[in-house]
Amino acid sequence: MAEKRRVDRRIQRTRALLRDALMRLIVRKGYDDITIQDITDEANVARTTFYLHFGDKDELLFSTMRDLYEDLYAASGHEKTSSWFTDDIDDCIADDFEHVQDYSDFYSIMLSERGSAAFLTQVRGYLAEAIMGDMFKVFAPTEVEAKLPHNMMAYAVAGAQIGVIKWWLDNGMEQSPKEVAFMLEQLLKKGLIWGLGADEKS
Amino acid sequence: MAEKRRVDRRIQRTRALLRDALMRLIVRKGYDDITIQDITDEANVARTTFYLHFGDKDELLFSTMRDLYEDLYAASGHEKTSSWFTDDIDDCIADDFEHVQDYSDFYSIMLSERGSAAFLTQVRGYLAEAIMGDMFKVFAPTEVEAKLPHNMMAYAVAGAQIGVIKWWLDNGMEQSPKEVAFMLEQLLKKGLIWGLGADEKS
DNA sequence: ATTTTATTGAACAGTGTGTTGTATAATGTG
DNA sequence: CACATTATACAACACACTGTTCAATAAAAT
Repeated sequence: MAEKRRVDRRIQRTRALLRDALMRLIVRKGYDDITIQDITDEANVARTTFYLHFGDKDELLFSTMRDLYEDLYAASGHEKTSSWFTDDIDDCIADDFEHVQDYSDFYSIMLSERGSAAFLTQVRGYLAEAIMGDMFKVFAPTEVEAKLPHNMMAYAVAGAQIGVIKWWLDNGMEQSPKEVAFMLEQLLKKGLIWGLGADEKS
Repeated sequence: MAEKRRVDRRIQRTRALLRDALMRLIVRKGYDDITIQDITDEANVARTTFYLHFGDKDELLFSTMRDLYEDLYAASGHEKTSSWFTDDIDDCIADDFEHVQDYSDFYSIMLSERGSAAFLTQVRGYLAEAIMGDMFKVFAPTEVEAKLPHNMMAYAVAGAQIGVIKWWLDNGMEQSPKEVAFMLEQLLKKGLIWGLGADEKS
């Protein structure tokens, strides 16, 4: 372990300041309206310093997203056994919704008209990839039987999940993460199983 | 009919020029990178003139979207009988996919990281509303039996549809509009019928 | 303790913004 | 057709943000 050379403390500190400043500003005024001046002012950092670390606002956003999803991945744990295709499916998705709940201010803006297209595209891609992984984990050798392309189903499910997150956030998050996860699962599972050709086995 | 007072030809012409310029520029360089200067240059219109009609880039985009969806609505026709909950469901959705095909250059960019968050949010909202309309049209008085909130299902379906459009565009549109529509239908219909509590009737 | 390097603050030209005022030209109307 | 209306063009403006350079300073690594 610890193969990477340790990163200068000043770098870590500056990047963290910029990341936190960005997230505060997103909630306060939406992504588009944020200038690099805003970020460096909010972070109490010289504007020149920003350019030592990131080329533009989007680069900082992507870096921020990586931090955020390392968090999520660490929390939900490597030893995750649940997935879209096991009986405890809702445990798996519930982790996602809990994460959204933790950062609900952030996601409320980022999934609104004041958010970022790049962000949405990245998130959809992440989700779709994860869902594809689940599909192959469970039905690895059964590709031939599938009635719909794995890719297509993954994007549909990812889109649906984002749609439900949007609905949940816009309607006061009246359900618990587990409940929304269960609702999403109920709506999609039958179609998914069919699409995978898994209803004909077992 | 013809109740509205006719709009000055110059206004119609200018707005059309700006709209077309915007759509060309979106394909050429993505939404974010477009400046108002770009638009007016491309449209051969004075920059001051832009501000006579729109407050900012987003206003022009929204106006452009209205034009676009008037088009779609006119094409698919008022007398549309098919919907998400009739047997010819795929006719209904196929219209959407045909529209996407007609403007595939435009949508390829707008649904990518070079698109616009406001656009995506609007489209999802439109779709969800239309889907809700379909649900109430067919199962008007059965709200009580529904196992999932209509709102929630509408947003899930809208998200899934956008996800599939994204997948379709990114993978060379190898299927016909009707085929993709049918695929999406197959994936979602069972869950939807169940969610509406409609599987217990009939 | 010394070297290395991240940060600062000032300055710079370049670009886009949103607005104002006057002149011009196209349009609608009687 | 002639007239009044009004949309557009053009130039000029102050303002804000950008992205870069440079010398000076401060902090970290070793």
